[in-house]
Parts: sequence; C-alpha cells; structure tokens
Amino acid sequence: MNDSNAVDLADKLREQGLQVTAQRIAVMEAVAGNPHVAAEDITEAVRNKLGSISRQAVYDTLGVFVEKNLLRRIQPAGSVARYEDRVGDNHHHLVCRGCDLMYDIDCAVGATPCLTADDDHGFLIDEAEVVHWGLCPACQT
Amino acid sequence: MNDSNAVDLADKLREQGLQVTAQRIAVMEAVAGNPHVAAEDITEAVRNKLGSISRQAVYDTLGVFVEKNLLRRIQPAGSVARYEDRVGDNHHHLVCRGCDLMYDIDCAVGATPCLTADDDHGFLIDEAEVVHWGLCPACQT
DNA sequence: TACAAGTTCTTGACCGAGTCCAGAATCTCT
DNA sequence: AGAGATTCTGGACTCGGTCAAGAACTTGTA
Repeated sequence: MNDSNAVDLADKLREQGLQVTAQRIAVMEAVAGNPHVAAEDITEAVRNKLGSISRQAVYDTLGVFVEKNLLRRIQPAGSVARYEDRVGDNHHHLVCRGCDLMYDIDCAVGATPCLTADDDHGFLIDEAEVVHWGLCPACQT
Repeated sequence: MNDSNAVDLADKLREQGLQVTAQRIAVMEAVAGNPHVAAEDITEAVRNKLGSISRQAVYDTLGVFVEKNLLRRIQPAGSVARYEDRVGDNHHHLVCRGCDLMYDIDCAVGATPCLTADDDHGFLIDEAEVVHWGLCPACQT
C-alpha cells in the first residue's frame, strides 16, 4: 500500500493499455489488501483513501479489470459479487453457507481439476469453477 | 403431466410432511418438464395451467422444495436462480457465457469429483459444486 | 359433513445490487 | 499547452427477490 506498490500498479494498468487514475489505483489496492471483497466494501475503502468515488466508477473499474484479467470476479449463489487479485491459477473456493466466509482452495485432484467434461456439447470450455459448500467452525453450532 | 404423475407428486409431498396444493403440484410439474428453469418461467407455466398464482407462492414453494431436497437450486454467477428436479446425484453444469444455455454434466473424474479439499479450514463440507464455463456452438461466432 | 388448527396463498409495499445515460472532468499524446 | 479520447459523476431506473398481514385452503378428528 506504499508508493512503490502504486507505481507497480500503474505499470500494470499501462501494460493493458488502460489509463492510470487515482481511482483505479485505489480500487486495485483495495482488492489487493482484501481478498474476496464486495463492490460495496471496495467503494468504502476507496472513499477512505480518496475522499470520494462514485458507485459507477467502482463498477466500471472492476469491470475493466476483470476483462483485462487483472482481477477475478467470483459470485457464489446467493451472494453479491466479490473480487480477488489472485488470477491465473484457477484456484477454487470454500464458502460457508451460514456466514459467507470464504477461503481459497487448491484442489487435491490436480492443477486443472474436472476440466474435462464427459460430453462438452460442442462448447468451447475455458474454465471449470469449483465451489466447496459447507459450514465454517463458528456456524457449526 | 397427466393425472397419474400428479398423484405421484402428491405422494412425494406427503412423504415430506407437506400439504398438497394445486399450486405445488403445478410448480413441480413445471420444473419436471423443463430442467434449469427460472422462477419467472415457472410462474408463467403455472399461470398457464391454473389461471393464476402469486409470485410469493412460487418463491415459497420453490424454497420448501429445495429445503426438502425435492428440487435443486442452481445459480451461476450473473444469472438468475434456476431449478431442476434431478437431485441426489450431485451432477455438474456446463454454462454458456454468451446466452446462459445450460447442460447437465457427469464429471469424467468420478462420482464425487474434487470433494476433498487440501485444507478444509475446519469446515463441514457437504457439496462440491462444479460449473464448466464456455461458449456454446451458436455463441462461438 | 362439519370444525378447529395449522399451513399456505394473495396482495402490495419494499429492498438492494447492479445498470443506463448524458454531461463534466481528467488523462495521454503530440 | 491543446486536442481527442477516455474516465468519472450524479441521478434515475431495473428487476430478482423478500417482508408482512390477512384471507383462503388442507388436514385430522369426530
């Protein structure tokens, strides 16, 4: 969250042909410091840093970042969209049915688990998303 | 969709300790004849059959059915909730990013693929949900 | 067949994450 | 520094889904 990080982030944006703005840097930092954050929390974090940002700017920024593969968007059923900056490894998630607590999971089966479907119906499959559902220790009571 | 089916469904409901109503039978039939239907389409199907039903009754009914494990609810990111009557086998889904077309998938890895997570963080895991994302033949152009 | 108790359905207001739009501000390149 | 493109702001809006209270229906008992 220091200046050198901000510089690194700026370079990352330029690499993708994106303009560098204070809002975008702040959004990136908000996600980097907080895996699985919701848009609302990102907005709040950015406001704490910059003073203000519009909801639209946050959604636009997140949308561009996901499109450029700088962020990954995850949205377990019944939950709002969440964002993380761990991209490129197709890791999975463990979600609590009770409180939405979420952890990253490296699947025991292998690097690209279950990627091959028996019958792909002619689809061009690009991702196999795995969500482990359960109850966290606190919600098991 | 004939009378004997309706009788079977009525028994299924009683088995679960649920009251049998025309609305519930119609909702069940709407899902049975149409895997991966959204609540709105179910409402429409029931209205075609019974004349009318309230949105609330549809949501209530779907809620109990899912709770009693008579239906399964699936909700891929960015899509509305969908329902199917194929329960108990934990099969997976193939979803088109372009048009939300959805197919059932039996995973090539085995009966309970990826169910074991490397580190379960103390969770009581009850389901591993797998979604294969891609583009259907029509959306590949 | 009638009744009471419990469950389910209807109606209508409401919620909240996310989108749309048009104009103002900002960034980048020359 | 200035032009052009991109991004941000503000506010209205959409829509799947939920909440609440009272009316209607099912079911078990007699």
